[in-house]
Amino acid sequence: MTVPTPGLRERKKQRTHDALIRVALELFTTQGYERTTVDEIVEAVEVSQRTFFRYFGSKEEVAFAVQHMVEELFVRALGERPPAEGPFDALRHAVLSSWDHAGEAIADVVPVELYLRNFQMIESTPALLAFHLRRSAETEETIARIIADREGLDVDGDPRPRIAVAAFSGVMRVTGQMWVRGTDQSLEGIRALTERYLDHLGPALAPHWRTGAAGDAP
Amino acid sequence: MTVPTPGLRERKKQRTHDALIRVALELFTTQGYERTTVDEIVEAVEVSQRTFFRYFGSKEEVAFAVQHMVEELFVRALGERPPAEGPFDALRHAVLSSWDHAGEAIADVVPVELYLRNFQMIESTPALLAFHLRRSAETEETIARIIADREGLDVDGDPRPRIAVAAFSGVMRVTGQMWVRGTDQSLEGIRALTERYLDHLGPALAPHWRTGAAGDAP
DNA sequence: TTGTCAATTGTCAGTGACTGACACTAGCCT
DNA sequence: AGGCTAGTGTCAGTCACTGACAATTGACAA
Repeated sequence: MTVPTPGLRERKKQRTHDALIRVALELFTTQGYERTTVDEIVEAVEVSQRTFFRYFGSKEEVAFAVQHMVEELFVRALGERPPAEGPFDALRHAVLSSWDHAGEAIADVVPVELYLRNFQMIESTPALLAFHLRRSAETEETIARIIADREGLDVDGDPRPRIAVAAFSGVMRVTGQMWVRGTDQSLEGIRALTERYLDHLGPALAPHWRTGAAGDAP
Repeated sequence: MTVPTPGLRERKKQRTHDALIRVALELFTTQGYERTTVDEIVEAVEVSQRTFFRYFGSKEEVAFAVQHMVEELFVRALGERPPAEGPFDALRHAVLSSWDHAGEAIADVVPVELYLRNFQMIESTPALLAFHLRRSAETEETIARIIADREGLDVDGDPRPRIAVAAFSGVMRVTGQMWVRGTDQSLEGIRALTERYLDHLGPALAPHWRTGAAGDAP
């Protein structure tokens, strides 16, 4: 376990780290990502630019610090799903349960409202969206391995883990996308949308869509 | 329709444009993307750096010039699918048919072998992968609209077009990924892999995977 | 053919993200 | 107290990219 008091040096580091995130998100969401320079951030936190780049590998990375945490929450939730559950159910229940706990986890670092604004910004900033999608692709690989393990399969021998995860992640991406465009921008909102969209996956892959399922505005 | 001989000015532009692509891909695939500077490219083509950035918005963009063409091939193929075909079948047949015509289309601009090496490079270069995924996301939106039109639906009223396309694109991404990692790096190879992986999508979403489908190494 | 117009290109100066090298400061530990 | 070292600042430099303006060169009419 971790030491109760990690020493002054560690605490100072943590403070600088968190301050950089908070200030960066604040500036990003008010002025826009591109119109915010790293120099502005470090000036507000009173550290050198060099220090910023020792904490974060790039300007993009600081924008994803909180998002990263939320994703880890999901991966952990997936790991805790009962082995009897089928692959897709495990994925489904893992997201839903991670949304349940995301609120508190986020609030520990930044105001939830700031996180939500940040999420919107990611979707509408090309450079951040690209970064986000690449990171998601990496996470997909992790998830596919977990699913393969659950089923006692080899990720490189059976394509189903990667395929199932790719389809699942695709729907999750659309969910996030529609969520930021919709009106109910709350954590409950995305939870509901997640369930609704996952329910649509099966029918959407059916040979034809003759059954009317309209009226599903985001 | 276009004039048979578009004038000296136009031809010169086309030559510079194509030369930049060819030289860039050649340098990228031999030295690596990051280790190639824009200055090296423009020096080899004997134009100024400013000119490069008038043709391509970024260093990444030049790496996707050919890829972009192949994607347009797919979108066109989808548009030509018979309306009676169900959404997923239309998508499936459109990719397969576009792979059939991709070879010639590519050869018109660069050697196919150079294109294939370039594709591999994209998958293994973080900055390019990010760019690629973002562009793919944009293409998905286009495709979703086409599907919605085919079915007489409103993309913003019914989530199925975006969901189906997201799942489909996810599988296509995995296909490309596995293809570059595998041994059969030919256009026939990716065609075969496409069919195989799409066939796995349904089973992969089933409640459980008790049926053995191993031995499917990429 | 020549002169004019407009499209292309080049030059220059600058911004902003990022990196390596090295000196410096300040917790930590004996 | 004093040495060790993790963390920080400074500096100089690279590279992608951009706006402004000057120079060039096809296109096209007189």
